[in-house]
Amino acid sequence: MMKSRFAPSPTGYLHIGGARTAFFAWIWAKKQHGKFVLRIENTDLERSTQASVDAILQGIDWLGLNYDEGPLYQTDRFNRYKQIIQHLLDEKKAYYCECSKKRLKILREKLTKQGKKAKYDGCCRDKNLHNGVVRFNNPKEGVVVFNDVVKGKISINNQELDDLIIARNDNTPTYNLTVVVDDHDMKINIIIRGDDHINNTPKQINLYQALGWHLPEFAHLPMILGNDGIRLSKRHGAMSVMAYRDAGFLPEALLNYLSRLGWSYGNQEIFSINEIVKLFELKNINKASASFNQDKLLWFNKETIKSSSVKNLLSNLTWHLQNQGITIKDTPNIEIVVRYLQNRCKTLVNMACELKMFYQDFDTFDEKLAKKFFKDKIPLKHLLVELEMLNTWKADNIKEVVKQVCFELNIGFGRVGEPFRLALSGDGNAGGIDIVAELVGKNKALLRLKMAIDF
RNA sequence: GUCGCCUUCGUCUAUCGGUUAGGACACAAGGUUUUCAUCCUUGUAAGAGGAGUUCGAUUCUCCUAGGCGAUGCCA
Repeated sequence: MMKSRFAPSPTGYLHIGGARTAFFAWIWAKKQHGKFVLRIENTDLERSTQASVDAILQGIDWLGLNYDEGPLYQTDRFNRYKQIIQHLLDEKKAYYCECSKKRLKILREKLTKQGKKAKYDGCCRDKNLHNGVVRFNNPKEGVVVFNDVVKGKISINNQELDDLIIARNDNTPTYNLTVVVDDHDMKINIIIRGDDHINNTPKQINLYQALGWHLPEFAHLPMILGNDGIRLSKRHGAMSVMAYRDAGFLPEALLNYLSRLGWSYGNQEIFSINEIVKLFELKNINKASASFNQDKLLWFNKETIKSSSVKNLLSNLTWHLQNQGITIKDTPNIEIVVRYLQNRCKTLVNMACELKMFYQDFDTFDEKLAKKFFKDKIPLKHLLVELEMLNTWKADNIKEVVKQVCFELNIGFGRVGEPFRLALSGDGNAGGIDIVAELVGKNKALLRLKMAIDF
């Protein structure tokens, strides 16, 4: 059984980079018919918060990345870590260290000054102490080599590695220890994570070996950089995935875009989630980091909206309608309106805005446009008279009436159509007037025409 | 500083030694259209630099430069 995991630390919301990592791990599990585990890495009691846990869960949920196990919390497993740490101590594969932070700081500075790798000097290694932090007794010689699924062969000399701390002064375990224990205990056999973890991997491999455990596979994903070329992180320019919902993006569009940051399948750009799962290969992931580009994401969103089912749009639209305080009525039929709007809206925020005119009345017109289009009221007056007499309120018939007015006044379509559009919409932001007028309905259309004439 | 990873149009990418280096976003020009938007057509634009291997290198090797990451009692 293949098993992957996403293991965020709850020190902030779920951002774009984390979302892509989660997505790729999720895809791989789906593709292999394996399991996807969500684990919250909250051993740093000072920085972890429940609010962050909630935010991450909300983000994962909105993206639709369902997990088969979890959320598992590391804080629930402290006894297990303690047991492993004791085991390592007993085996002399770990030792207590009482060096002060001050001494360590001075040591680091000294080594850096000498142009050497800043690492612990092993001062307490053979002192047989019983207090302080616990350090892993990392092998002093040899090379750690592993075959990364996306990066290929990576090797790091053990001399570069530190006797890393695996338990803090207060006995709480640290990241490198807990990851290894958890991934082993949870039977994770492929670790998909950001390549900022490459440097941790040899340390973890040494821990696996010290514990006599089988190694999982490693797949390190390239980072996502911001427009400025600097890595996207909580501290730098990374938007919460929920901010993308708020901005009117569809989760499938975000995911499609994220998949294309690093992964490719020939020249294809647009994929359904199922297609990605079917076609995805870790081997086809680029090794280099990618820059996040808002414009392209917007294009994906536009395309996704266009090809989305009305049902899906509607369910994603609900939040936006509430957010903008729009109440849908029975007429016009919301499905028809959405079907009409889906070809012209790039975001759901945009769609909700354009949807307003069909369900909500207004009492004024866009000043600038009114000045331009309501200057001459004659076309509107003619329109009103003709439309009042129109019995069959259908787009085709309405169009005929507009044409008729143009003919009567001997003016172009635009001279009638533009004022009409502004009269109907209030802000001039609408598509073809015939279909819009039909959807708005005869009563309201005539009312708005009168309002425009009096404006 | 040290170590690791990376390097094709502005951006995302294709290319599994031989291509007029392809596609997408953005941008520009033109067209359709009743504003906006959509849509269609066309165009501008790339292998970091230097050695080597080879009949031939974007592709393989090395060096340099640049970028990113790590160097935490963060993850």
